Amino acid sequence: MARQASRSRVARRDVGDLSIPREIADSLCSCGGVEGLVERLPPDVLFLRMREWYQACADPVRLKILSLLMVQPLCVCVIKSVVKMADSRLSYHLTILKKAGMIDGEQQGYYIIYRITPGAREFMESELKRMGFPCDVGRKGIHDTGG
Amino acid sequence: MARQASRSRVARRDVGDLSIPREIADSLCSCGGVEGLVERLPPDVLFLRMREWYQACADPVRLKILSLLMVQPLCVCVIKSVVKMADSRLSYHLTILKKAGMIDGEQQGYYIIYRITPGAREFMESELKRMGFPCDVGRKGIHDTGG
DNA sequence: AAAATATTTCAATTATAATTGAAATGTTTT
DNA sequence: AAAACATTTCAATTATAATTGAAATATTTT
Repeated sequence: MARQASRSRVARRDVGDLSIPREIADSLCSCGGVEGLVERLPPDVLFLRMREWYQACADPVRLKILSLLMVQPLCVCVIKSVVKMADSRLSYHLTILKKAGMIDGEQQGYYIIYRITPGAREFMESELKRMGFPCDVGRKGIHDTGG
Repeated sequence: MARQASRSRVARRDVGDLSIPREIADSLCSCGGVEGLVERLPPDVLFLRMREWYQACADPVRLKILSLLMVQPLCVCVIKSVVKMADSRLSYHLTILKKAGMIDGEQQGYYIIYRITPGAREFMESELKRMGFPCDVGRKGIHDTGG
């Protein structure tokens, strides 16, 4: 029933009912096979939480809003004056960021002041660094254009 | 023409042609106003690049594939045996990860062996840590269920 | 060169997300 | 309590992403 390894460039080997390349099979076996692979995976619920977060980040407008709020808390009207879009559209994006737990808003009189959450700030700092952008968004007097 | 601050709970103040809460206005002024805010923002092109990355991550199947590939390089058929879906669907997700630069695939005989890129590995390690999942996916013999 | 295997590509469909403009809500001022 | 302001919500539309099954490609074996 089991297939036999042949003398081809990439010999195959059986792991469970799978016939796969030898190289892969060997290290897979020392991982406990497919079963062992699955065992060391994070639980699906974690992937769902992560996905929510990245989905919220997967939009340039929202990333810009997050960057803005790293500088300081802002009311919607100031954010709007930077991102320049219809109120309802901006509100839509703010809601998504809020639902994802990346920002929260507090009403103050007429205004709603949004601020970035600690988790989102940490994330953005780490990500901007990874992207090779000086990690000092939100710190003052660093990006002088010097012109 | 300029509005006057009133004695309400949240006094307003003019910054450019914007009338905004005092608290915000004050720190905004010391940032160079809206203009200063904009200046210390990353360039839009960065947000676009980031967005591509997060978009690729914004799916639980793809996150699972990335986690799998952190353990070791794998051919499509092994990945398939874990994620259990139609070939074409899996291929679609692999293509997205590849286009985002998170994985790459090398043909070996019958098979295409996918591996996670260094950048994606670094990202996933940092993210799994942030999510509170032990950062050792890909290291051997840690998640023994002990059963 | 035909048969077999692994994987991708394609076109059609379905599902999800984003945009838009109008109306609604909540707060403050008069 | 009406007028004014900031923001959100809603319903309709448009745009984008995911899924599906069939056909195509690439490699290997016979």
